[in-house]
Amino acid sequence: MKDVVVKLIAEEVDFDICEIEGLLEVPPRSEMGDYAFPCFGLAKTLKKSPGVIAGDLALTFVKVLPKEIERVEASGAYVNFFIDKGIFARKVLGKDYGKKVLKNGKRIVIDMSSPNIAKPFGIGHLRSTIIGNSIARICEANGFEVVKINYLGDWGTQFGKIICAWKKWGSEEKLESDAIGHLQELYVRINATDEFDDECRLEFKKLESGDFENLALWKRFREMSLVKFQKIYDLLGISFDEVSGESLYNDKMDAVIFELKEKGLLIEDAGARIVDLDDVGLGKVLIQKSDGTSLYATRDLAMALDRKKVYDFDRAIYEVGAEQTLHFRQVFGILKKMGYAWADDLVHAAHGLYLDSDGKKFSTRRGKTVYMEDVLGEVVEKARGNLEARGDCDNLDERARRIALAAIFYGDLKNNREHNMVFDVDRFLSFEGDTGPYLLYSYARASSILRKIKFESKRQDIKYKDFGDLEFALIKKIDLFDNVVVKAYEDLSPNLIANYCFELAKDFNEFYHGCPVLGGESEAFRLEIVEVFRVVIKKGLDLLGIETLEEM
RNA sequence: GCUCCCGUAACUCAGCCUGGAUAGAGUGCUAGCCUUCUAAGCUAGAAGCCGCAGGUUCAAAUCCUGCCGGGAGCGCCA
Repeated sequence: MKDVVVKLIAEEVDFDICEIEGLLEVPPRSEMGDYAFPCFGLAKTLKKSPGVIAGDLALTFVKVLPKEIERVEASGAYVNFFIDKGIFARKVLGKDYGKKVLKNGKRIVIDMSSPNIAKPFGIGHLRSTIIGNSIARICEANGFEVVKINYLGDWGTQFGKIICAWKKWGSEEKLESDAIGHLQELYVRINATDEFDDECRLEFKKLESGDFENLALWKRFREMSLVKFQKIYDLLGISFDEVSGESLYNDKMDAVIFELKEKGLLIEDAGARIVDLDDVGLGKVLIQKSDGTSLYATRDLAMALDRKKVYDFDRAIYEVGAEQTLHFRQVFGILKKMGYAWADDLVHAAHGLYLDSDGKKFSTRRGKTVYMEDVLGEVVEKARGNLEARGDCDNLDERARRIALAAIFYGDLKNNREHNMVFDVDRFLSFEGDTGPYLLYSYARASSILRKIKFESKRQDIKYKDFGDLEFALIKKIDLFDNVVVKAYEDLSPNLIANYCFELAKDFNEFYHGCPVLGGESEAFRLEIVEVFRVVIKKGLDLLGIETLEEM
C-alpha cells in the first residue's frame, strides 16, 4: 500500500523513490490519514510555503487517484492519504504469518546466560538468558541458523580463592545440603580480607597447571553448580546447543600467547605481559600475569579463535552485561590487530544492569544477591493462586508456570536492552496492564472465540468492506509485524517485539469490546481478524520465548 | 583523573540511532462498564520547564557543545 502512495508522489514531485519513502510518515492520529507526506523540504526549491505546496499537491493527486487510495487531503504542511480499507484488509489478512522462514544460509553463534560456577544464578544472568534466548529466536525468524552457547564462567583466579577458602573453612555437610550457598559464603568470607591473596593465587596457579587435588575440587564444584543451574533452565524452558566454558580453553592459552608474540603485539610490563591498545583509545590489556597464569581476556581471545574455526560463523553475538563493554572492545580490538577481518562480525549485545533500590549494581562480591529460585517461585505461586481463585484447576502446574514465565520474560524484555533498570519483584508480580499475562489473556480470548465456531464453513462469507475504526486499527497493527521483526534483528532489540505485542493486544482488546464477533452481519470478517491476530501474537510471543495458553 | 551509559507524569518505563502535526504507555489516583464471545478486560479524567544552558534547523525529547545529578568501567578479578 505504501508503494502505491510513493509511486503517486513520485509522479508529481522531483524526488527519487527512496527519498520519498524516507520522508513518508504515519500521522500521529488515524483521523489524519494513513500516510502523510511533509512538504517542508519542497518549500525552498518551489519558493512557496509548505502549506500552499501541500494544498496544490493534494488537488493534483485527487485527479489521478488509484483505486487503492480512497482520498487525499492537505492538512497544514502535510498531504494526508487515506487508503482504501477494503483492499488493505484483504491484503493484510490474506498473508500467512505463520509460515516457515526461508534460511538465508548464514550462521550466528550467540553467547548467552553464562553464569559463574560456584555462585548463585543471579538476576544479571537471568537477563542474559532471557534476552539471549529472544535474540536467538529473532535471528531465526530472519533466516539465520543460530547456535546458542552457554559459556560458563568456570575458570579464573576466583577458583583459587574458593579452593583456598574451602581448604580453610569448608564443611562437607553444608556443601552437600546447599553447594552454591556454601561456596558463596566461603567466597564472601575470603574476599573480606586480603590476608590470603597470595595463597589464593597459588591455588589457582596449581589448578591451572593440573594439580590433582585442586582439579578434583574444581570439577566437583562445577558439577554441583551445573545441577543447580539446570533446574533453573528447565523451569525457564530454555536450552542450549552447547554448554561450554572458559575452562575449555585452558590448553589453548599458550597458542594465543605464542601468536601474539609472533605478531609482535605482546609487551613485557612490570613482569606481566600486555597488549597495548592505547593507539585506539582502549588502554593496555593484561594478557598474562607475572606468575604466568591466564586472564579473562586471554581466554576470550582463545575462545573467539576457536569459535571461528569450529562454527565458521557469519556473526557472533555476545549477550553479556554492559559493565563488560570495555573488555569486549579490547578483545575485538586485539583480534583486529592480529589481522582477523572477521573481528568486525563480533558484536557485544550489552544489556543494562539491574540496580537495587539504592540505585546500585547487585554484586556477589559484596554478598548482595537476588536468588533466582526465590523470585521464580514467588511468581509461580502468585499465578497459581490467581488460577485457583478463578476456580478452574485443570493442568494447574503448567498453566501457572507459563503465566509466571510470561510475566518474567515480558517484564524484562519490554525494556530497552541497553538501559539499566531498577529491580523490583513487583515488576514480575503484577499481572495487569502492560504485562506478560495481559498478552496471554488476549491470546486466550481469541482462542476462546474460535473454539466456539467452525470458521472454515464461514470463510466464503467474508466481506472486506463496511468496517469501523476498531477493526481497521487492529488490521493496521497486524500489517506492521513483518517490519518489526526485521527491525528487531537489525537492532538486536527484543523490546521492539515486546512493545509491538502489547500494542497489538491492546488493539485487540479494544476490538473485542467494541465489535461482537459471534452472530451479526460481519461475523466471518471479524472471525478472520481474530484468527490472524491469534497467529501473529503467538508468533510475536514466541520470539520473546513466551509460550501461549489456550485458556486462562 | 580518564572513558562509556542514563536523566521524559507521583512510581516503573517506551520514544532518541533515522528531527516533523496536540510527547506516549502501564501502575497508582478519580468516575463509570459484567442477563451477549474470559472484568488478568474496557471507557473517561486529573497528572509533564522531556535535568539545566547554549547552538544547528523552517522544525529539537530526538542532532552538536558545555554544565549539573545518578550509574558503570578503567593491567595481575570475571
